[in-house]
Amino acid sequence: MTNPPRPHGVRHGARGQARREEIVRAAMEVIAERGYRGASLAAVAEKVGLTQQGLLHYFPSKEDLLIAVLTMRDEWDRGDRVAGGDPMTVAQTVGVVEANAHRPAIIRTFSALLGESVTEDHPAETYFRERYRRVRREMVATLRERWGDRLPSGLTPEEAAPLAVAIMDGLQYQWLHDPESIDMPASFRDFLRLLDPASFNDAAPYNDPGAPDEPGSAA
Amino acid sequence: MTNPPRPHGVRHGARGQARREEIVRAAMEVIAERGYRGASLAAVAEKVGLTQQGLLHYFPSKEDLLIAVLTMRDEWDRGDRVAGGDPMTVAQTVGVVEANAHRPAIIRTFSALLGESVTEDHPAETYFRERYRRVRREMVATLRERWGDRLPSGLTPEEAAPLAVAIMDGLQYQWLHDPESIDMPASFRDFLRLLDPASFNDAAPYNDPGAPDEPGSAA
DNA sequence: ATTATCTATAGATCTATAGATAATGC
DNA sequence: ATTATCTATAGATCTATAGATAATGC
Repeated sequence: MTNPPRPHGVRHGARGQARREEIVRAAMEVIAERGYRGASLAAVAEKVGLTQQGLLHYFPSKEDLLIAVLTMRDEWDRGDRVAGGDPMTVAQTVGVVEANAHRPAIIRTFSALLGESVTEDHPAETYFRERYRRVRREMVATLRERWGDRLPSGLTPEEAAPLAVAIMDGLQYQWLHDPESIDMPASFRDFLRLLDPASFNDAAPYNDPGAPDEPGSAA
Repeated sequence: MTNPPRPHGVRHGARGQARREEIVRAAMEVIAERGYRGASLAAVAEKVGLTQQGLLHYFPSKEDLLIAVLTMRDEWDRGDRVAGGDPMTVAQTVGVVEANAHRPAIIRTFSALLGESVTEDHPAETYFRERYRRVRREMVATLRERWGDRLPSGLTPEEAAPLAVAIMDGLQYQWLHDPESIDMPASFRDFLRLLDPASFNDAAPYNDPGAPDEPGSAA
């Protein structure tokens, strides 16, 4: 196993790496509960059985801890995509939404961060701007791979991509506030019906009809 | 002029009412800058030339001030709707999005609050859950009024309403982070093209084609 | 030596209460 | 009398620094 890069100047062995990861997970929980500004290092420390000062040994400042949280999300994102660097298929985006519907805590963490990040000088501001650019770009590739330069509904992939991204974020807020009223995966599939109405004359589950075979995959 | 109801037990004359409104606007600015949890009463007070303790004369607690902010938004919402209680037309929803694109500070305030409100025991939690229910209900009425029980794309108004609401919220976050990259009204019109593809074979501005005559206006 | 963790503490905030004083309105 | 505003201050936090001590790893 090659050593992962060690940020922050402080060196940590395998033991320390595990501890760091434990701390990052605790931080995500506390952020889900109180947001980033509302999250105290003491609360995070308590979750992992450390004092606040003990925690600062691993992350020398609160912002360093936030950066680690965002970095962890980037790593998950990469995991979601096919290793080869191909864009996700449309069916895989549905899979992401379905997975999200089973991880409310994670969704809460990043929905809280997204909201805070529009305020002044928020340390996640740049992160979200760049993440959105990347996610829209990937969504364009996903849509173009599936439908070409013009979706059945008449939109271009460039027009539809910000809508698809907006739908995912927006549904999350409605769902977090009222899980009984909102079925995120079903609504996301409804949105896909809008992109390609002909393929869905009834509410059949989305399974990439007429798409080329998968895993080995793609046209 | 009938006296508006005076909440919070503390009485205020016309002079005091104006001061209260000034404070609420300052609070919205500070929330846009720092979120609710990050907003200090001292920062709000400074904007209106008061001490923090002077401000507490008008709003006896920070939460009371937040409630006033949310109440003000409810009043704007009511202003957006036609007096008669009819649902908004589709064209009017486009108008709301266009107006929003000119008030980034307000959008920032409520996007920050929405994000924070998914965290534990946030004082705006109930507000947003109920607001969403109402907004979805109104959107259903808007869509049904325009297209009946089945939209051209095949969705029911009940299926499309949460999507329309999600689009508005989601676009706001992308736009706040990257106004150069996102044209909110244009994207919202793109979404309407999805709801009724036949009406939009090119990217003409949305003007409710074929809609029944409207109150004062527009065929 | 390095890593992991603790106690002590400085220095900033923050909300809210208590109580004084000045100005306004019947 | 009521309203508007201030000074003083209690009581909680919070982040981060300093420096000690114990445990690990070469």
